[in-house]
Amino acid sequence: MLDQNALDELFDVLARYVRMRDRAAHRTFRTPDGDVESAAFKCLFHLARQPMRARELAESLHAEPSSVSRYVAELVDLGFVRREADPADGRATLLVITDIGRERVAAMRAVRRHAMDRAMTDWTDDELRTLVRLLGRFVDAAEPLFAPSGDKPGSLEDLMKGRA
Amino acid sequence: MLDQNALDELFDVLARYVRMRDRAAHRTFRTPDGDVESAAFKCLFHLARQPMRARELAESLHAEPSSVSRYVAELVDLGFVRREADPADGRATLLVITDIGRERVAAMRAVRRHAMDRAMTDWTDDELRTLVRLLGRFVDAAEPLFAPSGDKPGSLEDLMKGRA
DNA sequence: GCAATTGATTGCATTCCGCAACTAATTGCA
DNA sequence: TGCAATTAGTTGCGGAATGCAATCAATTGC
Repeated sequence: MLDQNALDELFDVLARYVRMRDRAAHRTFRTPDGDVESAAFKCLFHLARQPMRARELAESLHAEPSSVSRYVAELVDLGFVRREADPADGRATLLVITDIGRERVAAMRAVRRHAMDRAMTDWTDDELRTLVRLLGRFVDAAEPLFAPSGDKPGSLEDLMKGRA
Repeated sequence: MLDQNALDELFDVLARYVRMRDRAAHRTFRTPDGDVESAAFKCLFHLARQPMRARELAESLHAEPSSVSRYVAELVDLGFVRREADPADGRATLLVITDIGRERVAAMRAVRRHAMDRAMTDWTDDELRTLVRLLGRFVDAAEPLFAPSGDKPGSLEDLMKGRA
């Protein structure tokens, strides 16, 4: 049995992060004077890793294909993503990030790196890597719990509904 | 200069968490068959710590007073929160969590504890506490960056807009 | 005692997004 | 070969969340 208070705290601090991030998104990404980041930009980080089809992208985003369809339309309009025929399946299209899409990802990362690097002057690389490793493990563990329950018992959804 | 790749990874894994959590919220907390958790429930965790006024609650949530006003109205309707006169200021009302509000918080925590405890069987308390500590430090460091920039330079917002 | 301040609420508009219905292309099998 | 079943993707629709601006109400400070 894990330290239950620590678990509570973990969710509290995660909630704190989520909230402040959402808030920043609503402020920052709203005011348009050129190019502002909508929700669609999430896709770029995934597509920067490798080209994929819309459905795969939806899965890796934990999103509905319909949402992804809208994201992609926007990113294609902006020139950040290009549609290519999928040689393996005529129905499908491969989504490929363009050069300026890749530049945009790099720019977004640079902003974050720059800001965080200055805000985390008291951190060692070791601490940072430990955080990444542990948080990664946590998210991996939590992922199935948050997934649509289907038949599998034990999801948060089940627990919420008193089924388990 | 911190490990830049680790920073990128950190944001990636955070994005992963945010996304899966949002998705679960959109699914789970929607279908109503009695009591479903809307966004208003965030407040309960804060009010469980101590009574406060709406404006304070807004600040601790990083939210607009208008949103909080709506949250509170809902929670009062549900009987989870009670409005009390603030002895210090006649205009203000103190928001106080009720007994059933507190029960509800406990129930929500129990669900999470139960699910996570089973999903994290390979964790030691030490690892968990380290995660909580490091993530807490990270969020503390990130908080000012995500805040409305006002005049202070160096916020993410400024960086986004090319001002810094 | 009245203007300025402050706490809170409401109206409005926008974004996000899931679900369901639909189109188009492909595949599988009789 | 041809048609039903499958699969990729898109669009329509509605609901939830929430920021901003305007407003109301009570208080405080000359």
